[in-house]
Amino acid sequence: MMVESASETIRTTPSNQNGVSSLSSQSDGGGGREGGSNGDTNGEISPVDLLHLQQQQALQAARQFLLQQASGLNSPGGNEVKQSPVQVPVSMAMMSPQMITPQQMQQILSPPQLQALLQQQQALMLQQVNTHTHTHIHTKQLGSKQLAFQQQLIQMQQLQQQHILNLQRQGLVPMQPTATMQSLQQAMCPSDLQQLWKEVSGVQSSEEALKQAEGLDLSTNSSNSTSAFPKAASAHISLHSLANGQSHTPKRDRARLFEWISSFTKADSGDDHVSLYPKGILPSVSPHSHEEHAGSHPLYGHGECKWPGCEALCEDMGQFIKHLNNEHALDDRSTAQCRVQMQVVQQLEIQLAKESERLQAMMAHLHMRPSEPKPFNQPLNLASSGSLLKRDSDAYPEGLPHPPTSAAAPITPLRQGPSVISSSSLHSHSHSHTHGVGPIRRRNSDKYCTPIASELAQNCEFYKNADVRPPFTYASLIRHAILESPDRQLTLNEIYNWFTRKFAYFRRNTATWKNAVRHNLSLHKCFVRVENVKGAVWTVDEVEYQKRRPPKMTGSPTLVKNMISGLGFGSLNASYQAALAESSLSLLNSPSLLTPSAASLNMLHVGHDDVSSTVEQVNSNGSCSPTLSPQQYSHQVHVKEEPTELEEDSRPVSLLAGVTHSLPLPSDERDLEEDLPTEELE
DNA sequence: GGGGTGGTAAACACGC
DNA sequence: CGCGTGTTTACCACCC
Repeated sequence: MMVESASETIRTTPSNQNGVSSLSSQSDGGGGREGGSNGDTNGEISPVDLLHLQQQQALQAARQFLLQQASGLNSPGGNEVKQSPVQVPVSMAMMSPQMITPQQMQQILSPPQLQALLQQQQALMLQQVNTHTHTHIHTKQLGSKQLAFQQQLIQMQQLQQQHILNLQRQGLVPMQPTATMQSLQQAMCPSDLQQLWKEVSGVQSSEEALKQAEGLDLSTNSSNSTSAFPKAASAHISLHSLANGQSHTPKRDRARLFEWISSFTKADSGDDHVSLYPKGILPSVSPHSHEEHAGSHPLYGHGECKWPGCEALCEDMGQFIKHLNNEHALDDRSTAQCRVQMQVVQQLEIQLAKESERLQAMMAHLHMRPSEPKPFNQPLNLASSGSLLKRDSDAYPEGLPHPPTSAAAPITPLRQGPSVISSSSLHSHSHSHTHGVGPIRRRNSDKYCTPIASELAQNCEFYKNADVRPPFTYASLIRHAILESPDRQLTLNEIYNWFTRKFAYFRRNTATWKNAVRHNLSLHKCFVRVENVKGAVWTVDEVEYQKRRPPKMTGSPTLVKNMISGLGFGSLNASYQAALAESSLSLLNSPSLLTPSAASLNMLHVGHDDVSSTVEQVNSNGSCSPTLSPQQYSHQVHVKEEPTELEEDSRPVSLLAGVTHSLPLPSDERDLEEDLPTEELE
């Protein structure tokens, strides 16, 4: 393209180096700080709404995890896995406006923190919503639509999360031992679940338990009779038997209970405890799950038993196992609890399907590409089709920014593969399958609009623990790894280590991806090999990297802009709005919006990744993001033979100062600006 | 259909 | 010779 001037030798100060961790800490801190004080929500939003939103918030994470885990369950071995790679939900932040990353929720934050964070964020969101409705009348119509849309998305997320959490409880979905219980409680919000479980444990009548179990998620949808799930009979029976079972379970019911329980397959995970897995949903025997089972247990975390309603303290795994075998053996109560859990899951699935439908209708109405109603299948049905999402983007018009990822999730035909909700699928025309292996394919998102930095940061913990393929290209990952390093240079081995350290997925199939890494390093001009004292290191030529990017972004910022303006950023100029588009979601989550005083904090947190990706703002057509700071460039162009050009962008950051503080604009996100009036090219 | 891009596989070279 | 590192080619798939 026409950006060929000459401006190499841009020496940079390897100053930054705390990317992912800092970002994750951001949300972490934010969540913990703001704590449950969400009383500042104005009167327009009822507590019920808050509660509801909170639940929705939680669900999102659940769904992703669920889908991933579910797909994982279907792929027993490494080789199989290879054919059914799980494309991950890329940016939770992008997926939906008010989204919290699952990782953060479930892994980073402690249960209380999660609770607090959820509340706070919901409050924040609502506040923004109100702001929107009050101050931006010009976008009212679209805004309201979008608001409804967002809420729908959130609702979907909620369902998903609840679903996953429930699965985890059942032991169907192995996961980090922490926060499962609490997360679930959050998802169910008003501690319904906990109470339910206690009741199920024998304190209360089954009728009540049933009522609660059903009421949990059906509250928003009264008509679930159309559900594809034959919830009725067995479920009800189970609950009834459950109720009676505690004190005086009729023989018949007891028999039923055991019959039911026998429908499960006992899976010995290696420990001496017995895990129950529904037939056909046996836990993956991949090395990963084994590892997890070796040192942890889905029902054990934070030193206590996570069995629904239990919370017994166990000093160590051994004690827990003992406890599990003693207290939660295969008996009436445990069986009943499992049934209840099943019921809950089913209900959630039902509602998820419904909400999915609704969402689709909404999207169609909003002129997003009318796609055929694709019923949301059970996540567990995710068969390793071997192909990733196929052109998820098809569901969305080119001109419109893809709706929050989570939204698409339900819409995405699961039959297409485990990748399901990969956010990449949404806002990126994710490359679907390649050889059945879920390539990182995240082409567009990666190149045009997806902030790998922010996404990685936000989902750091997630990728670290979930054996899912990161939806980033190798090139972007390599680049990120290098830029994240103190010296902005890494040896091949260090890159390898980064991959394995950051992504559980890369802890296996090493031959494949390592080869890919080497291939990418050699192939892409943006990676420069530099002879070092201790050997060769790889650096990133940002200019070259940027060159790969098309001058324009995919999708029009229109919708996004509206969304943003609706959120109170209408005063920002178009480019800023566009830039914020992607981050609008995380934005909403940002405590700084709620408490401007915390803005600076945010800034700090965002710091690194922002910096590392700052460069991404410079693209071939020379458009630069206002937030870009030249000094932040750290590529070593000097190594490159061809004179690369780097548009000087001395634009004062102050321009964005106010915004920037509250709006972490991870590099890639700013790609959105590329299309916008940013006539500060030289 | 072609070009660009990305992922995977594989062959090969080179140095330790 | 084996291994790690790099390079290169080929093939496939997707998007524009």
